[in-house]
Amino acid sequence: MLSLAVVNEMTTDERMIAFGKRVREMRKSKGISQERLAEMAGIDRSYMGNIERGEKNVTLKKAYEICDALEVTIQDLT
Amino acid sequence: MLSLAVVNEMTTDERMIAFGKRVREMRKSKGISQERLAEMAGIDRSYMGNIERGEKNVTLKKAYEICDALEVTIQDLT
DNA sequence: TCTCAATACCGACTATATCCCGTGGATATT
DNA sequence: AATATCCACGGGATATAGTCGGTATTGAGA
Repeated sequence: MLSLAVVNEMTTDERMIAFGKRVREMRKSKGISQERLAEMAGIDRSYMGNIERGEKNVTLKKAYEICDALEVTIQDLT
Repeated sequence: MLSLAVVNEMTTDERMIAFGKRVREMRKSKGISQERLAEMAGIDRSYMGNIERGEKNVTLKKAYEICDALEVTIQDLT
C-alpha cells in the first residue's frame, strides 16, 4: 500500500544517480572532459567520475561548485 | 574586477545559510519542532539545528530526506 | 517567579565524503 | 605499432559529515 505522498517519488539513491547523469549530460553538452570539469570545479578527477556514476553522496557545497563550473543552477541538476 | 558569470551569485557559504533558513521557514510553516522534523527525516536532533543555522554542509541524500519530511521539492529549498 | 518546551551548544565518537596516486581498458590518431 | 586522450576502478590517507548524550539558554505561559 502506497501513500499518496510517496507515489511518483524516487528513492534517494535514484535521485543521486539522476543527479550524476545530469552532470554528465551538461558536461558533454559543453564538450569538456571529466578531468577538465573536475579541475574547474576544484574537485578530484576520480571523485568526479564517482559523482557522475551516482556512486557518491556529494555535499551541497560540492554540488554548488559543480553548478558554478557548468554555469547552471542547482535546479538544472536536481 | 568581476566576471559577468559571478555577478549576482552567492558564495557557497551564503547558499548553505540560505538553505538552512528555508528549512526553518518550511518547518515553522508546518508548525513542527526541530526535534520532530529531525525524527521524521531520520536525522539527529542536534544536527538538524546545525543545518538550520547553516553551520553544516549537508549531503544531497540528507537534503532529499529533509525535503521528503517537509513534503517539498529540493527546488523549494535551494 | 516557576515551569516547561524548544533550541543552542559541547565533546567524543563513528561513518563516509573527498583527495591523491596509480593502473588498465577503450578508442582514435599518426 | 605507437602514442595520446578519456574514463573506470582500486587502495590508502585525511577531512568532515553525522550520531549520541549531555547541559545551558531562551522564551512563553501559568
